[in-house]
Amino acid sequence: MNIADQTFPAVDSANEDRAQAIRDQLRDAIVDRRLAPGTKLSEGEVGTLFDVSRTVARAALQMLSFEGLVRTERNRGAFVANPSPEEARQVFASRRLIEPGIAIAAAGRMTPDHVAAFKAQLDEEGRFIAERGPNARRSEIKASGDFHLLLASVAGNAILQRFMEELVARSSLVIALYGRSGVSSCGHSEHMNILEALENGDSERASALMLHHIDHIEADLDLRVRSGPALRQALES
Amino acid sequence: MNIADQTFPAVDSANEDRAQAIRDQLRDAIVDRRLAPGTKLSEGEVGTLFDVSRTVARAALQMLSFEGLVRTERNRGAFVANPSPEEARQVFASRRLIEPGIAIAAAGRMTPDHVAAFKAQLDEEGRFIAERGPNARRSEIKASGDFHLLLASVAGNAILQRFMEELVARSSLVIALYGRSGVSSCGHSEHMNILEALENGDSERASALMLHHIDHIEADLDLRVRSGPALRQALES
DNA sequence: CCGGAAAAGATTGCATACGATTTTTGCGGG
DNA sequence: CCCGCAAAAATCGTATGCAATCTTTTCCGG
Repeated sequence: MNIADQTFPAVDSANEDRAQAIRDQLRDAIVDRRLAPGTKLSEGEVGTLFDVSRTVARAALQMLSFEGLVRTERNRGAFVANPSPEEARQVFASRRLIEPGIAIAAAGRMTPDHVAAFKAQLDEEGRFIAERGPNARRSEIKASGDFHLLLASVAGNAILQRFMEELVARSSLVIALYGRSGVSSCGHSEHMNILEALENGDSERASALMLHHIDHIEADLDLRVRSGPALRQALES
Repeated sequence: MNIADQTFPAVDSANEDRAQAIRDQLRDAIVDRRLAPGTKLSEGEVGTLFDVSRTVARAALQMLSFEGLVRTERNRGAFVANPSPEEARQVFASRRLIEPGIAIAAAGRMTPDHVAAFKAQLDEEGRFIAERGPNARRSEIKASGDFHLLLASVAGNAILQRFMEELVARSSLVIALYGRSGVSSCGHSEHMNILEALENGDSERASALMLHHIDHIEADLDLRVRSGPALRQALES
């Protein structure tokens, strides 16, 4: 896949930081798998696509590199990350450590507004699952991640929220790479159960459900090493 | 305090990324409190000091901004972060969530080499506590952070290790800002107890000790809002 | 026909230049 | 003496240029 095959909507909020807007667009494209892992993101190409100079494109790529979504090699360029099974395991180990605590914190801060936001989120999630087609599957992964991000925002800790943004993005990449099948419908019902626990203020239950949920997501991955990872990588880069 | 009052050692590893080297130097200076919170770090000044162009200095500042050690305002510049009490609480809440789990992971992976490294680390820590003077106190805070970083590296999860690097750096800043007195000597003995639990493979005990340790560190802070925070900031910036 | 070295091309690393925005300075009026 | 406003200085945001490095192509000897 070539980056030039895609068109990106124009950056609207010109007043704000343009590099950040480009970062967001690229991140969406990466977690949506519109940009395949290993795809080269050259500064010039990104700059041309978004109609900015290489300086700005470079800043956006640097941000993505911090988040682990892009891997940069000196004098070679930036590539969409291609997480190894080991990296994938570390991503989920981190989530197992952090998200149950986030669920506990969120359970103590739920307001009716939050509940409504969760309901809307879960509705959208259900709609994408009902749909069929490749686009729906991408939206499904994204919506599933958004549930976890919403939870992190309710928890009220900006630092943990940022950590979760990184972890969810990397998880989406991992799921797109190693995911097997439709765990997502199962995930949807788990999300609903978690919300129910949150509504009841049952932090213990929410935490336990979250832990199982993460386990289920990871259990659906096929993290066996591919036959020829070096070969495969050599071919696509 | 003016950044120009300080001299930085020349960047030695010229082969490696220069921006990263500058980032490291600045981070050390910030957590050591050689650069006071609120200090302006203009791109030009940083570039001149390290003998690089603004482009490179800007990249270094961008990295620090991601780590939360520097706050940048559009068209105004970069400033050493001045964490609010609320931010300080979030830093420690994050650590309470993450570090006990890291201790558990580390307990299962301790090798004799690791034990030796911890012993050396604790020796150095003790030496700084014995010394007196303002420099020793800075080194003490830094050494105390290094213990936690060593633990994170033993745990074997690169993602969590990076999170901890950020949290420890921000903690050092918070302690320098809001710390009251010599909790550190107390912290030293707690570090030794944690190491003992790690050596015995007693992950439960290590985890519990770590949680209490973090509580003690935070308990030593004076997080009441200062009388005139706006005024104070106005004066020093 | 194949392997390897050299040249051509592409891409990054970095410095510098210029317009835009903010902050400071200087001055005149109240 | 203080306040408001305009000009000057400082600083940032961004584009562009050049050298260094990497990749690809080409060409030649075996």
